[in-house]
Amino acid sequence: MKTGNGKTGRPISFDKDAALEAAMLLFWERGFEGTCMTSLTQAMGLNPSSIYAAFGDKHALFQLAVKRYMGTRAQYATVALEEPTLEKVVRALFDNTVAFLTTPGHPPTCMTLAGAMGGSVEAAPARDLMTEIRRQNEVAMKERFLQARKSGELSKDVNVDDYTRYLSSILAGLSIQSANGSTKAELKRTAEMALRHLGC
Amino acid sequence: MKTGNGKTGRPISFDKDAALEAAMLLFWERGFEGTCMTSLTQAMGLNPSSIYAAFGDKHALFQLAVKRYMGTRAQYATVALEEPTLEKVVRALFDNTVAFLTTPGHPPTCMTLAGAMGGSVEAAPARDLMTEIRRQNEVAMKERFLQARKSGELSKDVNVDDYTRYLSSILAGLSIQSANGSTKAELKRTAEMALRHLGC
DNA sequence: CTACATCTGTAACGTACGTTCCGTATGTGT
DNA sequence: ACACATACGGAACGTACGTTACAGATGTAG
Repeated sequence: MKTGNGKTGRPISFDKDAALEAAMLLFWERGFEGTCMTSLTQAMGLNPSSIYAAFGDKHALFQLAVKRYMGTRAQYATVALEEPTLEKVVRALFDNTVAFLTTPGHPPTCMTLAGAMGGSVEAAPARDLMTEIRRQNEVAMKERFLQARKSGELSKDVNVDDYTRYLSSILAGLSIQSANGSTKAELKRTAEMALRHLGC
Repeated sequence: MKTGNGKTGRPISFDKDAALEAAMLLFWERGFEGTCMTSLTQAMGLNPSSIYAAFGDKHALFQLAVKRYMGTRAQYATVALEEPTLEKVVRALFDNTVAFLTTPGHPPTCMTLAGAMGGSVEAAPARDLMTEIRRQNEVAMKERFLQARKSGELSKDVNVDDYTRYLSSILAGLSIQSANGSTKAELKRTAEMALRHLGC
């Protein structure tokens, strides 16, 4: 359970980051319940004992994989919110999302959607984690929009909660479109139509 | 495998429709892979042999459950497309979707989204079926919009494929919102904001 | 009433799951 | 060099999965 403190004993013989990356990609593709430990051992190139010693059980490994996903691949959303103006923020949200969804080398949809919608009671913790992350993403968007409201970029007539949910919906919808097999060009045109209707 | 022709032998002793309805609700909530046969036997009130004799294996049962879902609960979409004018069609799509998602007695999201995103290779047929249904829904929408284009209700400047994907995205996004735990009032306001931006 | 066809209930099948055990290998501290 | 601490590799664990086998129940046809 507790991996070594690095002071004594035999040191780890594998790249922990690379192993976690492999686990993340597999969870991303198949979701928590669709990914079995046997597949993980193969993808990570490790024996079960090494995985359990380094990362804990399947639930803990999933959490770590999701954390890694949020800290790396999913940063496009955080980055978009740092744009200086509201219009640039919204444009970046759509552009980055389309770029993200169509990046080769990983599944064509959000891990938070493919990872655990539905599932048995055993998978409930994973599903709840995905839901919480989706809600946290909305909170981050809302805070940026509140800032735009204060700076006068977003009209006071607009309900910020509604605006946030609306944008979040379209972005989630793009991810579903991508999962359906839409091409990069199609996603781009869909995003452009959304931007046009948003007045950007 | 093949259930009786009704002429001879012991007749079935249960309500086939009610059993399939129970199976559909369970698949809807937990997805294909998250639903085990043991849970199905309990929810349907049947023994394994009765299920296999009446509906076939798990994959076949899932297909029948999805078919039932499309023919009953998911009819709100088909109905919306039958509205006389484009504006009424679009309004009905959003209103019916919100009403559907917030109807008590079933999970707060689309079966086609919760049923099988991701999953192991074993669940691939179920996932492909869900994807195909989502695409068929878009085809039905597109045909209705093409009709509106011919009647002059939809500007010829609008690319019908893009318009369809855009609306489909927002509607899918609403389903994700609902899965996130949004209330009926919140979904309504989100839908209204979408309609406003669409110029309806 | 008898022969036959089908459904029902239970137990069992083989497999795959997540997880743990344990003998061995490989490092550090003295 | 030696004791110790940890990691590795692989086999094994108990459980749950989807599915099937089979004996008994219950109907229809003649």
